[in-house]
Amino acid sequence: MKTPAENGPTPGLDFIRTIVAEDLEAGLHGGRVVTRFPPEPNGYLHIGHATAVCLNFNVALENGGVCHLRFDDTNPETEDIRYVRSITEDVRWLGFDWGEHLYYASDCFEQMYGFAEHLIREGKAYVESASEDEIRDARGSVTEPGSPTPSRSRSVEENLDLFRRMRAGEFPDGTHVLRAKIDLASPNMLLRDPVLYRIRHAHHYRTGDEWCIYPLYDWAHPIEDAIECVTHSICTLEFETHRPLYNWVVENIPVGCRPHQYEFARRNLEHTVMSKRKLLELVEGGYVDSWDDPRMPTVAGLRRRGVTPEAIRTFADLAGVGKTENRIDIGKLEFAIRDDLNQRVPRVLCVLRPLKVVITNFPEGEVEHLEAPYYPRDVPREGSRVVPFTRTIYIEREDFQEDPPSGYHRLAPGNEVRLRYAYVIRCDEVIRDERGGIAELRCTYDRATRGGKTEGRTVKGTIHWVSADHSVECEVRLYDRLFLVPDPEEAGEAWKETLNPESLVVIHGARIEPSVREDPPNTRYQFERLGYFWRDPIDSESEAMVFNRTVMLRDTWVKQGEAAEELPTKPKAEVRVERHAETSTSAPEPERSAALEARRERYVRELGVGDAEGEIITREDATAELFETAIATGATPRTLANWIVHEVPREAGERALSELPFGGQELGRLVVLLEDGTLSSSAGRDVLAEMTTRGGAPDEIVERRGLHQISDPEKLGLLVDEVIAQNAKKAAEYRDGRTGLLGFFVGQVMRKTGGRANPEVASKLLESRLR
RNA sequence: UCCCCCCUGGUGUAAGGGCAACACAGCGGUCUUUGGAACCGCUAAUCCACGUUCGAAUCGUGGGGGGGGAACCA
Repeated sequence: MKTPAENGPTPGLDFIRTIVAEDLEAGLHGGRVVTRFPPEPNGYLHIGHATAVCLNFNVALENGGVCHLRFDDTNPETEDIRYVRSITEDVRWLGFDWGEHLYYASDCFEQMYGFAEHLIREGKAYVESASEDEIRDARGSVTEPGSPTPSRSRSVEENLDLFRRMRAGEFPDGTHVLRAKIDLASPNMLLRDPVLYRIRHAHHYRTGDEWCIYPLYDWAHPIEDAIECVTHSICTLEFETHRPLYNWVVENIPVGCRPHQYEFARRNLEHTVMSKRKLLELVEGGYVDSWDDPRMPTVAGLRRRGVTPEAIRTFADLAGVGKTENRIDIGKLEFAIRDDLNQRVPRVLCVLRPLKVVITNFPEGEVEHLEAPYYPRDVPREGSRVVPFTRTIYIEREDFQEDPPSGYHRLAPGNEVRLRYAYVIRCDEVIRDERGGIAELRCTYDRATRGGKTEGRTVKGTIHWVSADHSVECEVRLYDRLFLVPDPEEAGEAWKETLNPESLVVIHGARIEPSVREDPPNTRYQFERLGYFWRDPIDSESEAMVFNRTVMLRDTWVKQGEAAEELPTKPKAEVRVERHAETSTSAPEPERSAALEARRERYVRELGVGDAEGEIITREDATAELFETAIATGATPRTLANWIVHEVPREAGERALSELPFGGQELGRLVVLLEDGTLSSSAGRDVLAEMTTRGGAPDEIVERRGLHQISDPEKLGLLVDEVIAQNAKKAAEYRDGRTGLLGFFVGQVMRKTGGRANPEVASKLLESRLR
């Protein structure tokens, strides 16, 4: 077991977990963490959903919180009870428990309606009577603001009356909608008076005919979260632009809880598709047999293929969480599956394409019972079964070659090979059929190698086999990746042409050792040298066994062959050569008032402010004012401008300058302290941080926290020696030429002094003493 | 065209001013009654430019590339 130190830095949390940890730290939400998995019951869950399920449940679990399962059933036209059943089953199968927290959006319809009336009374929503097309036209475009429709100016009373009559069913579909009154000129189109309710005289699978108006996602979802007191509402990236609307809703309705939405990039997988539409097309077009076809990336498909929930959860961990578009290597999923199965399933022997072998020196009619362990020595599990050995056996056709390539370890004329758990045999003769094909092999066995023992002799190859008389015929379905290419969507409309014609190869007449007849039907196996398999849960009768291949074994032998055929890959440099050399160096000048332009001129020409900085601080009056007030303190304009542009925004974050609790006076003073050597730039940032959060005068903060810079070479020298002594190994590396470590040492000195050391002096001292 | 988000080895994720890390894949080796597993080693990355800084993958500006957004879908 490695210690964390030997393992290097401990891996950091993903950005979602970081936010949750910070919120907990800050005591938000009363220390509670509540997440939710909110599927719409209009399709089957796939592996992308599965990673989202894992994320939501695990984030809650890791923080002592709970995760709700909530069906987002606000669209009666597409949703169905059978999907809630399959989704429920899938989430449970994945191993997650929502306890009592099973919810339906449709249970909140009454409350949502109430909040809508509240909005109307507040003058924040109105009934729109324009047609769908008219609404769209009036919404404007990305470059032009929208314009109000006549409905927008209706009175509260009229809106209330109309909305109640909408609910009462007085109007046909599409005649009216309820809209939020937000901002028709917003650059975010979603804020241009979004539709909250539409009329649909449709039967809902849960509420029946109780409602004829249904809420839209942007209205329903935040309310559901708020009602359930969800703290962290995790969704996918395409909802990023919805967040301001989400916030608007939770801030404008009278509920006690204030959830926040965070978006992550859905996990995509190589060699498959995930969209509901494409998956449906595969099923309906007969490209696969069903939603639970083992080639489908659906949870049901993976389950039927023999994948374990543990493997899927491991895969989710391996894939991680991020905000980048991604397509995860299918090898990662396969690794997770093998890694799980390797540790837990018994090995058995099965021959896919049998080749008859007669052991000529083994007596006819005799049966030898050999004991074979179920697990290899490196898997800490017990158990064995008996395999019968007879005069006639079958081996894999692939395991014999008349003219083997070099490095081939299996059977060939005159060669020896070990039969797993049995004997070493030698091939003496090849018997042909009429067409010249190989019909049968005549071999002799070495009685002394019983159980496969070969003392004093090396037999490189070991192959699997079954007794001809005792083995059981079975069907084996070899599943492979569904698409030939990693990203089928890249082919556009032709995506189905990239389907892998060999994604399913059915083998009839395979032969498996008899012991499996005694096993429970849901037993998973490794067929030695072939892969992991289990019986198809639907098509497998006890008489006619059907096995699905869950995943192949890693095969470094095949890979060697493939690698040889592989074309040399293009050097990466090629891609990089053609960079846009012609990018203009002068930044385009945004429009600004004549007054601001005059200031920019003066700052840059007369005060020595940098070009870029001068341009930035004259974009807005407030910034220029801050700058002017600050130079009055005697700070050097150039340095001051640098701090305003490069340091202040970092601390300020989302806040505007006017919201900060300090002004030019304080900022100027801070820069003066920096310039006269009182403060190191590192400590200066600390001071600025405090000024930003709490306000206060720089001098006072420096005094109180004792942040005066240490520039005295003697004092620093002592610290430098200490740091070198404490990091002797690194010092040696540095002296060996790893000079990049200088930053590390400076960092150590800075840390030791709480940022008070003069880094320039420290750096010089380090350089000379490390020489 | 306007707004928002993203860009670290082949892939996915860390490091969020101070040692570019982990996993998968790949390559080589040890071991092996599975050409499996395990173990050891190696290869391989911060989109570009300029700036701020003692020090930039990290902060700033600009550019490039990718994704999302104007449903009475979610």
